[in-house]
Amino acid sequence: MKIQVDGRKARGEKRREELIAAALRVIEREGVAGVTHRTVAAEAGVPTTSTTYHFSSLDDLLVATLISCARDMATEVYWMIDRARSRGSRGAEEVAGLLAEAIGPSRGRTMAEYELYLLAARRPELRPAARRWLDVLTSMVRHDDEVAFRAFLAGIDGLLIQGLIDDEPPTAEELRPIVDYLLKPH
Amino acid sequence: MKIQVDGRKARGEKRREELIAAALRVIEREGVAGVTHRTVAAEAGVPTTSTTYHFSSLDDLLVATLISCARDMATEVYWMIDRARSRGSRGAEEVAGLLAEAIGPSRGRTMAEYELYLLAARRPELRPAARRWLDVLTSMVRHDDEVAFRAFLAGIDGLLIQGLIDDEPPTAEELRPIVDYLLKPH
DNA sequence: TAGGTTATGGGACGATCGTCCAGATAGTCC
DNA sequence: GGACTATCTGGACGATCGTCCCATAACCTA
Repeated sequence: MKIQVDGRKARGEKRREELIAAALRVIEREGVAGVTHRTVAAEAGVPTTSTTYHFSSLDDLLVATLISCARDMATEVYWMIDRARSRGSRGAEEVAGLLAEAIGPSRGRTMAEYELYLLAARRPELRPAARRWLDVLTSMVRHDDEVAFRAFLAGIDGLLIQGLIDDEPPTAEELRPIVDYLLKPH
Repeated sequence: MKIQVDGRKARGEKRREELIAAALRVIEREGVAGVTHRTVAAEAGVPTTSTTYHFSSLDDLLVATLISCARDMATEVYWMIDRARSRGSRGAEEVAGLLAEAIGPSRGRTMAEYELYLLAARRPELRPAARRWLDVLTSMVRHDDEVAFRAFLAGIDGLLIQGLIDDEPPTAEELRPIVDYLLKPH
């Protein structure tokens, strides 16, 4: 394992990440249907052929983008739990806040996440990436009641996706009692 | 309101419905990305221009198809509730069975339903159609505890979409305790 | 400095796309 | 039967697509 020193490769890797970031912006704005070599390149402000050089195919770019998006979301979940723990909280408030953020300011990113879900439904190789944030929650949270935990996880996904098709997305305050209900031991 | 007698219009309406059915099969097999005038026409065994005649645009065809699919699903939910009532059941078994069917044999249709969800997330005019089965449940079921009901609805959606990205989709027996948990008053 | 390697970018190719058009066909109404 | 209307269909147009090719520039190694 050698540390990255080659300036060419360094620039290349940087552009590759810029292309992924640009592709994510395109997905947030127009959905996966709007992702083409040209739209992504234009979004990144680079020539069209740049995307074909750094990704062996358009599908490669799409998959890399969605996986990157999922990783970021899993990281957020990780820190949310960490934050809840440091406060000694049971997490309901943190979860409700994260949900409100996901269907509000980060709405585009959340839609991208569910585009990944749908892609993963048809392509098994994408499923580990799609389940990533679920795995993070599962591994970090102690759950003695398996059924209650499964219900909680399902509830989170349902609140998110239903929040995306609501005309007026619920706020953290409105979500709070439902999350509380899902977390309450019974 | 006049009864349909014109043979031409009758044939036209029939073909229109055949095109919607063909489009749904294409969506089930390849997703919305696979829907083009030509693929749908080929699936229906009609010339390409037939789709452009009966639908003012490809988007029209796509929307009509997804709305039709959502209506069918809402109807299924309706009869599920009716079935549960006639048995005097609280519905857990019926719900679990419907979920298992949705992520098993009717997997393609369920994926189509969530493609509609994603489209509706970006286009408000599609949201009523996407929420249709939610509305059926809401209007038919008596729910004294609003929070519990919201949690139940979210749980259903979560179980469905997570079932789509499971490597081995859960069976009705495995879903049953979770549905039970979500329905249990507490 | 010479030679090899990697990234960049302009241009082009064939394929496929949505949509339109004009003629043909079939059903309706007087 | 003739005028009218709705449906059907083959063919075509321009636009856009993914991808490839090749010359150039930047960088590293020896």
